[in-house]
Amino acid sequence: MNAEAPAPTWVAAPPPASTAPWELDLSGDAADVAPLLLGQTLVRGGRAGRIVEVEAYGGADDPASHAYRGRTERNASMFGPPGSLYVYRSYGLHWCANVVCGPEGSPSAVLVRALSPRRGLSAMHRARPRAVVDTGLCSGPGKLCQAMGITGADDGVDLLNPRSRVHLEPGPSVPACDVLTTTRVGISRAVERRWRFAVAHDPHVSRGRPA
DNA sequence: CTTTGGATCGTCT
DNA sequence: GACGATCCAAAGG
Repeated sequence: MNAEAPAPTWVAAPPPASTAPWELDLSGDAADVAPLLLGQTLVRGGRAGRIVEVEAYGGADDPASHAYRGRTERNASMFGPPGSLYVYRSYGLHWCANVVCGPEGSPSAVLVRALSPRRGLSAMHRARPRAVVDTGLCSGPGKLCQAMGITGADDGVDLLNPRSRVHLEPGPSVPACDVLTTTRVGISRAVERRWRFAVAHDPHVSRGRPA
């Protein structure tokens, strides 16, 4: 649909029947892990999209993080093992999805902010009647959850297990020269940290101030 | 094009 | 009792 990529570089190697994680190390700091998630595919049932925009959130060191003031009922899954899904409700009506990272017990996560829709486009459009064009389907954290059908019921699932209702699928990593680094959106503290990462020129990236 | 305000309610102070 | 890790429509230039 656009001058995207020179074709997938990863050989299709469907994970064995058992739980067979791949070699994506999510145990590092959120700011280091975040750009690595660009290019991976988020899957839920027949719907799937390539991650094109993310934001890193730390723990006690990050005033903008839900985990800044410690563990609560809401952020409990942020304290789980890397690769867990953390879903929370935003502004009382939207759902937002995160990939938990860092070693288990130390809360940090990467908010998935935008997807390039790949499979199940018709189902996404059905779930998001407001979106007239494909670029409006998953161009925002709340939008992509609505399009994918991700809700609080999915909180805590293991994204690295291909049998999970919601999971990650290996994709080609995005070369550093194609990664745009900026400040996070919608927060009021630690505004200066450039912890937002996006695939340059991708039309599915959400709207947000540059910097 | 940019800016503004309403919706809406769980979570934490 | 206040405030959001947002989205959308409507109004203004």
